[in-house]
Amino acid sequence: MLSIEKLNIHFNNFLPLNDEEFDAIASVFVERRIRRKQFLLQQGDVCRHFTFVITGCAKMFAVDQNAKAHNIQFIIENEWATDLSSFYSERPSQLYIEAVESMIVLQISHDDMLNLYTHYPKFDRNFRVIIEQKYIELQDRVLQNISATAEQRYLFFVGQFPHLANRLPLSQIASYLGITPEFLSTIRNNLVKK
Amino acid sequence: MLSIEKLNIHFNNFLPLNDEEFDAIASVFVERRIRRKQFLLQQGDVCRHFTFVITGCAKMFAVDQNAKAHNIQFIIENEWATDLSSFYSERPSQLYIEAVESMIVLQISHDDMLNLYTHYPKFDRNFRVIIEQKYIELQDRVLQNISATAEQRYLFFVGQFPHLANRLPLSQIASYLGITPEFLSTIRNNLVKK
DNA sequence: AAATAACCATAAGATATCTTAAGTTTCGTC
DNA sequence: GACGAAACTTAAGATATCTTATGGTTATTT
Repeated sequence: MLSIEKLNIHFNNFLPLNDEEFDAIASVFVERRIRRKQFLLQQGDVCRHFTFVITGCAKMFAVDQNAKAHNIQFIIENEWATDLSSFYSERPSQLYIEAVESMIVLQISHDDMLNLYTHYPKFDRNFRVIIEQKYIELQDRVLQNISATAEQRYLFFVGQFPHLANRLPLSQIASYLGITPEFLSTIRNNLVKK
Repeated sequence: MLSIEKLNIHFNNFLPLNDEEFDAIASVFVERRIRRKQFLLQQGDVCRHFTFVITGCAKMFAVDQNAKAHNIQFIIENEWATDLSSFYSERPSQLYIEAVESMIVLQISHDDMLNLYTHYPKFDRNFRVIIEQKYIELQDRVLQNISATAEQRYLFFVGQFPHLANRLPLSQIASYLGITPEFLSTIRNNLVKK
């Protein structure tokens, strides 16, 4: 299936696009192949694209003063990979987005995106709903972080993203959970014993 | 100033409303006064309103199996208080929203909100931008939670919300940070000594 | 297939944070 | 202004999590 058709199917979850709107996205989204360890965004660069993932997986992360990386989120098929803050402000990003598996993505430039919003109000609607759903997920993650133990957070992660739990190295999951890989290892060991 | 005018000014931060759109909100938003400790939403109830805060402050929190409350966010003047998940799904909420100071708010019902979206696309746009900004803030908070110590998170909170840090009891801030009030007390004590 | 690098497990000692408890201060209500 | 309730502080012992180190396993590259 063509990538642009997969994007169209994605929008069917919200307000489906008509022919004109489909043509509009078909003419501005560009397909790119990204190899493992390649960056979609690096700290200091302005995030100039909205990226839709067709296949593969990326991680978004920040690096602290001690050069330690912290995974903010994983982005997989049918999800959007963008640093909203940098994208809209057009200022340098504080974040990295890196492929943890080889990927096929569709990208739209900043200007084309604003044009879409202006000419086809449906995109305001669809992206409003998309980000509302992401907001709910993120709020749930915050609740976990302030209320649950590392073991509970790990179990929650595995329950929520069973596919991801297998595809990713443990160290990446540990970074996402906010714990050390060694501690995640002991947690898993304890779970087996139970 | 009339509450509805404050809401109109709020929208001026995004795409300002025209007369027709202003009349539309003026006819559907209802003002309510909420006393301290009164609930805007309780677990088990469906969240039936989108609430805009004119004055005062509320906390959104969840209660865990041990009956311990965890503050997910504070909501102050010019912010929106809603459980998006319950509001759109029309299913019982898992959350509470409670006034920590007496409040004046404007509320719009679920059906009126959907009508607004349908008849005036500008609201899709404006609420898309509003929630995108909230998403960025929340993502930053997640990064803090997975990468920073409790002391760093406290200092960040005070820097980000200096007004809130004074208005709220420490126990409420501790709950927001995901630590015990006793530990926050020692943290503050250590900071003074430094 | 060998060589190298990445990943995972385990454990000991260190640090951050929690729990419990008691005492003090501040706030809200009468 | 007095009283009871809520909020804050302090401290000791308990628990969760981190750091460092080491060895073994699995994946990637040559």
